Amino acid sequence: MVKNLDERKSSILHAIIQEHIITASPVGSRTIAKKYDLGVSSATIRNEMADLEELGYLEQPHTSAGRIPSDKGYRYYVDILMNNKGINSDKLIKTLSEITKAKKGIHGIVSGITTMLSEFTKYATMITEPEFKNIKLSEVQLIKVTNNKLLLVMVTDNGFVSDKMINIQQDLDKRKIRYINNFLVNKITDKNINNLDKNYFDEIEDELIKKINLSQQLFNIINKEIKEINDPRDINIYIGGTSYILDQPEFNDIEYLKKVLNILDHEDTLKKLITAENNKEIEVRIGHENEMKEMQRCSVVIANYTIGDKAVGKIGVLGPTRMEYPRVISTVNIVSDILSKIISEVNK
Amino acid sequence: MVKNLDERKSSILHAIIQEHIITASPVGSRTIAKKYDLGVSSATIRNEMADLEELGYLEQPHTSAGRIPSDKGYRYYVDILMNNKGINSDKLIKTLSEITKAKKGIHGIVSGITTMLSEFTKYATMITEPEFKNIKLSEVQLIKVTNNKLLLVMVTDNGFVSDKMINIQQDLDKRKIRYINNFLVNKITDKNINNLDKNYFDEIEDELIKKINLSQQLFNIINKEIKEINDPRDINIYIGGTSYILDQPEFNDIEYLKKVLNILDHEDTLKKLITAENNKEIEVRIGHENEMKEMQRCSVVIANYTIGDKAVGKIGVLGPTRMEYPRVISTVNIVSDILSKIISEVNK
DNA sequence: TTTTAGCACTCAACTAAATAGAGTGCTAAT
DNA sequence: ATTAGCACTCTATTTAGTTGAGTGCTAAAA
Repeated sequence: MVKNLDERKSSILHAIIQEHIITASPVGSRTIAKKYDLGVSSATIRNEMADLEELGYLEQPHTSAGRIPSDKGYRYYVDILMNNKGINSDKLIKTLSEITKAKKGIHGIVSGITTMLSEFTKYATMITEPEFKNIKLSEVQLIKVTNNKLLLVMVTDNGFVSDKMINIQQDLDKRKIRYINNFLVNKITDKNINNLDKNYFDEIEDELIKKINLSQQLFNIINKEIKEINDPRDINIYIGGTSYILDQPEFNDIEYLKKVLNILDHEDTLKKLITAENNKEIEVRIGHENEMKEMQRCSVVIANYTIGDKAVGKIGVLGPTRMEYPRVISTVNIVSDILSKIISEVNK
Repeated sequence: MVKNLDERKSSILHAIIQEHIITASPVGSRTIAKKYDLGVSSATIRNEMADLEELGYLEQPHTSAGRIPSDKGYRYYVDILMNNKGINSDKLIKTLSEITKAKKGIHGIVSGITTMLSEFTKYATMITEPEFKNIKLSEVQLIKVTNNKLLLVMVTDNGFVSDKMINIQQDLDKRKIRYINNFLVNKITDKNINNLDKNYFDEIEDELIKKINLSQQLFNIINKEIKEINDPRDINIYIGGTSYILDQPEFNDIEYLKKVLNILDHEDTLKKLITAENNKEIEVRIGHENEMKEMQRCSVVIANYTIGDKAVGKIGVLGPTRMEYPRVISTVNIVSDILSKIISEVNK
């Protein structure tokens, strides 16, 4: 779809975008002629700019202003022009490994990395907690805590631990609990969690009730708990660096700023924003490529982080379309790699 | 310290503050004379306003403007004048109980209530997760997951569950693990968690090593995990409704807005902001009563929520000093009551 | 003595006009 | 095909002028 531009147009477009990313203002032909050594005069650049505008790569806020890149222009920049040389990753990697050491648990790690990512990119960042699919239970333990309280602990084969306090009316002695526990281990571990549905529980419950006296309540709770292990709605999103948004002049418009912050405020819209295909390593959504119209003056860079080759979570950076793509993309790449490693490690 | 004002000054101050809370603009004597039926002319009000300014309850942005309340004025309003009649709490209570039913776990409940509180108050809100002090371990379980992985589950006497995957190099058979487990149950349950320090662990470890062969690693991890149960730094803070901040004209100044959002962005400053005495039911910090100077154009309403009579977490609402104190205070009161009940319930 | 009408004065906020300057598009020369 | 030159455009900034809400003070009335 995107036709390649000839070399001179490319250089000029490249120069305009780089200049605009720095200054956040419309860029004029004279600036390009002076600052970038393209070997042609401002008049020539002027003609080329008119062409680039006609082709849709540039826009003119008004007749007597310079040009700014269009979404199409940025897209061309990201896909073709952009210098993909990474940032200096040493410091980033060092800082990340420090966080990982200091924090405990998935919550701590993910929230720490979210903050760190925003401090490195200077944009708002979002990271979802890892989500596990097609998993099996590897361990089930029913522990008596008090006379009418049981603790149910379930461990998935990728190391996720779920625990739930259960209040029981029925008085279950330790022997009975052990019996139920063994029964559960046989029936629900090592099976794909998706198959452990209401029907299956009804079945095995009948089976158990034939053998020992038991109120229904317990199995309902276990069933519900397993559903929740499997429920993507419960995935937390961490968000960091919202105050960096204000550094960008495109958000000086308070009304617009409010719309954007409002999206970040609500889990549902935030999840929609950070949606991306699982099989892509990194996805850059520029301006109107975003579904939500409030986001169409923004760009989002989203990467998956993985366990093995399965995507388990998303890393996102949100900024104006005039974003420093090369820096953000390489940072996001590094962070998603490291997070993949960390989560895989925790999961071992 | 605060001397009571005579009745007329009180009414005038009351009227000015109410008017200012609505309009967000300086209030003039004529407005008060017309809108509030105080039975005196604007000239009299003018004289009284000059007095109130001299006494420090009002300020004048510039000579030819009306008056705005000072922090001292708001303080007088909150302590003495304010009509404390609550909001209509039915809808609030209903919504809260719905959240509680729909959400699982402390994370879900606290984050849901944070969002709800911001939607009811229309200000930014913060709620800390419950923090448990002076607790005992009521249950310890060491579960073999795979050959070189143990799951350590500890339950505190108030129902908090901690779990930790432990990678072990040493090969421990089930019997040994059961032995260690029993040993631990004897040594660390039913003891104040504060006493389970490094020294104590070194001691009991020596004792155990005399009986069975064991690498040090395991006890270090348990020790660390217990420290973390006890570590207030790990308490999460949930924050909601940041976009409501932009509704307030006092935050139209982008520079100031950035400072405030920056505080909300960082856990450390956020925790500092929401610090309040445990023994007070509700604390209102007006303008300069806030320690952080970036917050001195804001007010914060903070309540404790409790288990029994022990404060375990904070609920905070952040707005401009021109905050709708009566509405916020009564909402916060209700929410903290309900959250206390919910957390106590979860904890039973 | 207290209250109030009346009036001159103040000052931010708004409006309109003037000006500057960055940038374009076109033309004609190279 | 490129470029110097120039008229033209349009925003942004500055400046001056105007408005109006509100005050403080004074003198008369209650």
